[in-house]
Parts: sequence; C-alpha cells; structure tokens
Amino acid sequence: MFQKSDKRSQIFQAAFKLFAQKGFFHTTVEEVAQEAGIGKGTVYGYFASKQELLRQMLIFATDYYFDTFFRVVEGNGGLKEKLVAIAKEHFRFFNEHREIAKVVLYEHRYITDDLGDWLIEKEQGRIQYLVELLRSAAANGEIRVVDFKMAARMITGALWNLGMEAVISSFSGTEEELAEGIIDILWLGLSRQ
Amino acid sequence: MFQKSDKRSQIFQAAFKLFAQKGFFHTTVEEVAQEAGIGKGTVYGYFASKQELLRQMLIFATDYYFDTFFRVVEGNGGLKEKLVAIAKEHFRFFNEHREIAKVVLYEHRYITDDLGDWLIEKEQGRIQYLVELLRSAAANGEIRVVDFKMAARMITGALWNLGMEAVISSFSGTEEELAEGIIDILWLGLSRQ
Amino acid sequence: MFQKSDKRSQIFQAAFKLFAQKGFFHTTVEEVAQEAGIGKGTVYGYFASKQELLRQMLIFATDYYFDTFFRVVEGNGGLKEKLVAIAKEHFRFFNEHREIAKVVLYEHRYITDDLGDWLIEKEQGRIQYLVELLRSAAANGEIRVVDFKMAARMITGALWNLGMEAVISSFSGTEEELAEGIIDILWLGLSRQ
Amino acid sequence: MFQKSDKRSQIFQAAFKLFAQKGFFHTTVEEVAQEAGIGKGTVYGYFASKQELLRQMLIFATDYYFDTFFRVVEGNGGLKEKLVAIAKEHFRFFNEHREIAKVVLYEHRYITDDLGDWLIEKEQGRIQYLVELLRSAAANGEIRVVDFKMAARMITGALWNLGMEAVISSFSGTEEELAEGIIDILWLGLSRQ
DNA sequence: AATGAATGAGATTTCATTCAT
DNA sequence: GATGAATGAAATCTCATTCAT
Repeated sequence: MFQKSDKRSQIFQAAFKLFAQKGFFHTTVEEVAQEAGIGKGTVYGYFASKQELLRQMLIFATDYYFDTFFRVVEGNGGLKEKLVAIAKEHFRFFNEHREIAKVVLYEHRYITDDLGDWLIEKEQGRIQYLVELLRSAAANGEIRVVDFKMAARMITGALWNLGMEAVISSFSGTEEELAEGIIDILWLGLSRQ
Repeated sequence: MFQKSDKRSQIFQAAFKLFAQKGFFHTTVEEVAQEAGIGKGTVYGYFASKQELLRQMLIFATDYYFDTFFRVVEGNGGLKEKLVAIAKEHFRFFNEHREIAKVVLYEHRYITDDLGDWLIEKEQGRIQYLVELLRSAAANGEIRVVDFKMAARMITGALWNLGMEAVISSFSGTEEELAEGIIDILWLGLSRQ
Repeated sequence: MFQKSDKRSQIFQAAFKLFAQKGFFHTTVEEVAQEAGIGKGTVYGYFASKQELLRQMLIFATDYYFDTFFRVVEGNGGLKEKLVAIAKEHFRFFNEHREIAKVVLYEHRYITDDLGDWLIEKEQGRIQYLVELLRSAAANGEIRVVDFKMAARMITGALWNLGMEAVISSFSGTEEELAEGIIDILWLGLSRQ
Repeated sequence: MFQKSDKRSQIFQAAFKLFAQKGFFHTTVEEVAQEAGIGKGTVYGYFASKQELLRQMLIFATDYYFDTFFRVVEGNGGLKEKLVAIAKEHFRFFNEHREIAKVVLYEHRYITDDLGDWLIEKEQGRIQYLVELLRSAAANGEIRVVDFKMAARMITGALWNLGMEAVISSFSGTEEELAEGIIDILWLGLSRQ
C-alpha cells in the first residue's frame, strides 16, 4: 500500500496506526515519530504541521478508496453485478484497511474547510456516478424509476454505516455474504415488477 | 427541550452549540461558560470535568433520541407505516436538533469505554427491536423472510447516514418525502416475492 | 481547651484537625467549614481570610503553650526540679495536643513577617527566662558557669525536636521517663565540676 | 556543589533558592524556570512534576548531608572529638547551605509517603550509628551508661534545632564555638565520674 | 538532511473569596 | 447572621513547533 522504503510513507503508516488507535488529538507528533522510527523534527521536514499531516492522510485515503471504487465498477455486466461488486469492494477495503477507515470515519471532522469541500465534492462525484448508473439501468428496463439521488444516497449510506460497524465491532459473516445480502434487499426494492 | 431557567441546561445548550460548531477539542471550557453567560468555575460546579460534560451530553442526547424513537413506533399500524414513522421522526429529530445530532455523530468517539459500551447496548437494543418488528411482519406475511438483522442494520445505517448528510449539507426535500422515498425502496426490497 | 459552644472555637478545632492531618495548603476552607458543621461563608464572618485563620491559630497555640510553660515553672523548688517540670509539661502538651503541635511545627512557616517576628520574640523571651534561671542557679552554686544562652537553646532545642518526634512517630516511654532521662543528662552536663 | 553547566543543576539551584525564600507552595514552576534562566517547559523535561522536583531535591540534600556526616566521623579519635566534629560539620553545613537546609527543614512535610519512609529510615540509621558510638564509648569507660537512644536523640535534636535557628536568625558565634559549647555540656552529662 | 532540547502559548482545573438571598 | 452558588485569578502541565547542532 505504502512504499515502505519511503520516509513519508513510514510517517503515514505510523500516523494511521496511532490516529486509528487513539484519535488525532490524543496522539502526539512525538509518538508518530517514535512509531515511524525517526526523530520528531523529521516529521516537519515532510509535513508542515500536524494538521497538514492529517489533511494529506485524508486525501491519500480518499483517493485510494475511490480509485478502487471506480476500478471495480468498470468490468462488470449488469447493474446488480456492479452493485454487488461495489459493496464487496467496500467491505473488503474497510476490512483490509481498518486503520485507514477509522481515521477517515472519525477524524474527517478536524480538517479545514477547503479540504471538507474537496471531500464533499468527491463524495458528490460518487453519488452522481451512481445516479448515472441507476438512470441508465432504468432506461434499460433493469430497474424501475425512483428518486435516483435518494437511492444512491441510500446505497452509500448503508455501505458507510455497515462498514463502520464492521470496523468497530468485527461484523459477523464474510464480506461476500454481507455484500450480497444487502444488495439483494436493495435490488428487489429497485427492480421492476 | 432544555429548561432555560436551569443553569445545567444553559451549559448543555451552550456546549451543544459550540461542540457542534467547532468540535469538542477545539472548544474550551471558558468558551462554553461565556456562551452560557456564566463564569468558567461555574461549569465545574455542575460537571466534574470537560469529559464528564460530554459524557452527560451524550447520555442526554441518546436518551432523548431513543425516547422519541420508541414512542413513535407504538401507535402505528402495519410495518410499512411503522417504518415510515420511524424514518420521519428520525429526520425530524436530526433536522430540529442539528447541534445535538452533530455532537452525537462526531464526538461519540471521545468517550470512556463504559459509556461506549452503554451506547452500543442502546443501539443493539434498537436493532433487536427492529428485528422483532421484521420477524413478526414476516410471520404475518407482510414481508418475505430475509436476514432480519442485516435488514435492520441496513435500515438504521441508511437513516444514520442520510441524517448525517441532512445535518451537514442541508438535504433537499422535506422530511416526509425523504422518509417515504427511502422506505418505499426498502419496502419493495423486503416485500417482493 | 476551646469552648465548644462558640462558633469561633468550632472553626479552630476543625482547622487544627485538618491542618494537622493534611497541611494548610492541602486543606480547603470548605473542608474546614464542613468539619465545623457550618457554611463556608460563615468562616469569613469570623476570620478575614484563610491566612488570618492560620495566624490566629498560631497565636492561640503559642499563647496556650507559653501560658502552661511559665505556670509550671512557678511552683517548683531547685533548678533541676524546674527543668524536669518544664520538660514533662512540654511532652505532655505535645502528647495531648498533637494537632496543635503539628500545626505549629509545620505551618509556622506560612505566615507573614510581623507574626514571625512576634513568634521569635516570644521564643526569645523564653530563652531569656531560661537564661535567668540558669544564671541564678549558677550564682547559687547549683550549676557551673557555662554559656547560659547556648545552654538554654540546647534545652529548648532538644525539647522541640524530641517533641516533634513524639508527635510524628509516637515515641516510646512515658512522658515522665522521657523528661527525666533528658534532664538527667543535661543536669550532669551542667552541674559537673 | 552543583555543576553549573548542567541544566538539571541549574534548576536545582533555582528551586533551592526560591523554595527557601518563599516556600514550595508559594513558588511557581514558572518562577523557578525564570530564575534558572530557562523556559517553563524545560523544567518538565527534567522533572515529571513540581512534586517530583521537590522529591529529588530532598533526596539530593539528604544524601549530600549524610555523606558529609559519615565522612567526618571516620577520622577522629575519641568520642568527644567525634561529637565535636559532627557538630562542627553540622553547623558548617547549615551555614554554608542555608537554602538547602531551609528546604529540608520546612518542606519535608510535603512529600509522598514512600519518600517520608526513606527519610525516616535515613535518620534512624544515623540514630543507630550514634547509639553504637555511644555504646562502645561506654564499653571503653569513656562515658557512663545511659539510655543511649535517648542520648542520641538529644544530640541530633539539639543539632537540628540549633541549626534551624542559625539558619533563620543568623546565630552569633562561630561554628566552632557553637559546636564546642554544646558538646562540652553534653560531654559532662555523659561522661563518667 | 536529521535530530531532539528548548520553548511558551494555551488548556484544564482548583479554590479563596464575594454577595444576593 | 448564615449560607453556598458563582466567580475568575492563578496554578500546573502538555505539546506543536522551532532551530542550533
């Protein structure tokens, strides 16, 4: 995920671990440095401030997540398959990168407005993408016509929340079962008679 | 909601406003006191520490939310009506008490373990309640048999997440439309043969 | 010792107990009030400040101690008997009024200069008194001629320090034995040719 | 005494000066830092807390005092010479290190139990040492048989108290005269017919 | 480039004192 | 007179950040 050799990545890795464990505010820069095996001052060679470190972590995490999100949709056939693939990948990501997920879920609050706007835009982009997906599926007669934006939000809402739960309390069942169970319910809700 | 006369409530009100605005960590006790129009020391006459203030705010908010949640389900007839009522109330609550909702959503992380356990229990209780609702609806033939727990989680997941979005970015549409749109999709997902 | 009925005395009693136990700085005015069974504000009806309370306690204790000190010397015959009586009374006082003794020993530091001067004067008076006692005993041939001031200081020094130890670590032996043992050694030191 | 170069020693020196002058409680950490010519935070780099600073000061002072105490006894011949040497060294120490002496005398109260026990043990060790000294002098026929422990306590009691006085009110006379005068009286009290 | 000792702004918390009831 | 809720000055301590080495 990160290049281990790179010192910037070492810091990232250490910060993700500690922020996930103890939160941004309860983690000191010194602890991050120690965990990364470097000196405290060195952190400031790579990031202008603690805030900036968080900012870049959130950007990294978000890019990383969305990269896989869009990649996964490309290949698959019908809408249902796409949705299952999205859900599966979502849960896989949350499971594999629990630390990253936790930081994104919990600490996205403590950022400056401009980053907040950027994040919202990213998420809006995804919603829009899903809306298009749903709309064209409706055009194909795969699903019925509903409020596509709301449906998209419902999908992402369920994914985020179940993902969060999985991260916190180690959800039972495999990622596959989880993904298929959810999409199954959604699918019937959306599909034509 | 709070009794204005009561000083404890004044502090609660001020803290909800500021914690919602700037976050728990970025708000000082002095600011809370100032906002409440009292002296810094007075806050400590009512709450042993800043942490304890947050703790009691979360307990208050959670109790307040769940009280309305369970009350709203009582009266209504079939499952669909119940679900719509739940969703409507949920969005109404989030809309009316944006500050409370924000604090609960964002700051629940910074609490001690025992309160965390208490919160999780509360949420589990709700999930269980929904599971029973779904189960008996399935027994009545209202809906088909699915993984009830997963369905319950999907419902609450969607509610939480849409609620959060509504709080942050001022969701378009009335609470009624939102609630009915969501439940409509869910309902078909659950009821279709 | 104190008149129990009097509210001023109640405060004194409470303060001696708590200051002896936890020290002047670690005792709050509220605790003193509570111990005295009165309201916090009432303390300020009797003493202008916490400092002033300590001040008056030290004056009270010192007067009380010196009163018994001078009274006890009056009656007795020769120098040795007087010294034994002084020592006995000293240890009796320290034993009976451990709390008072502790406060005097430990907290006399935290007073204003003028009280300090007053205390030093009091002590100087006692030294002077002892010097006279010794001088006239020397004139009578009871003891040899030594540096009377130094001898007086040695006496009081030993008494204070042994008293302090008795208060802290519950000295073994009765007050009588202690007094007689000490004066025996001192006496020979003073009387030997 | 302290190495001036060392920053830990600078803090010690500043703290001894200020604690002696104004007392532990009336001295702020910031003042200590200022006196030491460093920043407030730096103090905490060397001592975990204000209490810990006092604790280490008391340990330092006690070790320093007892080191010279035992060293001084080694060389000298008979008991009387030893006692004189002890007294001389005691007064010399109190005179030279007034600040240290004051802190030890006044602030030893405000320490945690474990350090208190350690200090009591140290003092007990000295008492025991003196008891042995007296006992073997009695065996040699140098002095008569008395309650050795009481005698030892009397000696240390007189030394402590006279030392305290010397520190507070600038005792008249040289250390030599003081020491010899005291021991002279004691000696006759202790010695054989 | 890397370090970590030094810094001081700023946070939480305590508590002597006041004063309206 | 008695009370205790309210106050805010002042203390301890933390930690992001700087900078000389």
